[in-house]
Amino acid sequence: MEPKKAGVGKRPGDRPRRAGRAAKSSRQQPRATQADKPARAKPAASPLALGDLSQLLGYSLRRAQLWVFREFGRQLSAFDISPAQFSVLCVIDANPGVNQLAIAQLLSIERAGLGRLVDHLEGRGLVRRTASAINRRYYVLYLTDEGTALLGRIRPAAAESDKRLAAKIGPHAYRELRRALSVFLQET
Amino acid sequence: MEPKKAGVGKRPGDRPRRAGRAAKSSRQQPRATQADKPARAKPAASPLALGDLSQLLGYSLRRAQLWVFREFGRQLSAFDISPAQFSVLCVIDANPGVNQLAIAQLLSIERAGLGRLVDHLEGRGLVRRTASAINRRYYVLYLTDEGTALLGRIRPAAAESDKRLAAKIGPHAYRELRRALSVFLQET
DNA sequence: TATTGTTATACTCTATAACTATA
DNA sequence: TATAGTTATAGAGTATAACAATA
Repeated sequence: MEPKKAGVGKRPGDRPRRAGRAAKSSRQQPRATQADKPARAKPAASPLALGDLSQLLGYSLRRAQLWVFREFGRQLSAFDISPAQFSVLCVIDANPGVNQLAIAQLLSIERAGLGRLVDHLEGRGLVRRTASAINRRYYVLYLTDEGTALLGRIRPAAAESDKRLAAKIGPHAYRELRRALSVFLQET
Repeated sequence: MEPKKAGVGKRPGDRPRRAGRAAKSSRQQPRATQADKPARAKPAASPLALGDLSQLLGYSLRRAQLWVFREFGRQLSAFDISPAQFSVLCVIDANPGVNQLAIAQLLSIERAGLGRLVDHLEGRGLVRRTASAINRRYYVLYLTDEGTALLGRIRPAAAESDKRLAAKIGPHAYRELRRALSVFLQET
């Protein structure tokens, strides 16, 4: 939060650049010998091209997901909750008494990280952790009344976020997208 | 890489849990008073439900993107390159002489992070950084011959990754997806 | 004064390994 | 021996602020 001291700043100027700070890769070519080619340098003031990326569906997916998370995060910020925390609340709500490992597997996240996440939710009084009477290795998770109430207030925000996505890409594309991506919901 | 010492391990058992290590949230309720409800605890051996998440397109998008990145990362691991590094190589290839700020804006990543990323690519001899003769604040970036060659070898791997996505969701859904997501390519 | 690129810093995720208690 | 949960740790990625050089 409080920056102590700042960098010293370097610029493209005359002095040669060092390699990356990690120096995990060697640098072979001496810099000066080939620094004399900017004659054909076009400063790219014209619209930039994405190159192969524009043909790669994975890249479109990534951009779309970033947009959605930014939008959704904006909605969630009023509740001081992250998308990941929201997803865990949803799963506990839909499966009262679920244990942590089952959540981790369903959401494809790591046990270790999930433990800390649930720590946080429990600390905020949204989730109740109970030792299972049947198998004492398990925690058994429930939403508290406060957790249920919060989820109820978040639900409209989540729906609103989805609506903005639909507005951005159009209702037809939205329906197609939902159908095309449904595969990723019903498996590991 | 080398773990010094490991955790001490805790279990759901009898002793009360502490709050999260950060303790940024208080814990109000005493644990023992409400630990007596596991009578109706169903250990959730039945298939779990995603709850609201299954209706949230943003979640499907996230899962799809994770799948694609895992797949693509597997392809790229042979070249010791990350998806982010690959995207920068693509942009430099498509726009020789581009500067770093333009790349950062096009890909929606931060200048600071991009600097280190380019450091790494330059250290590996894939990218050449030249001070612009026109505006000495600029770096002017080109692929080296080695960078061009590497990109040429990666291209089929990227195409293969896309093909696997098409195989997973089906060719029709693939085409719909491409159309539905094209919006996210042509803007900031 | 604004812009490009840098460094430093902090925070969040993620991934892995080791450990305890339980089964 | 295997499993649920934990801790410690390291590595990425991200975000921000301050700085030098240049415009």
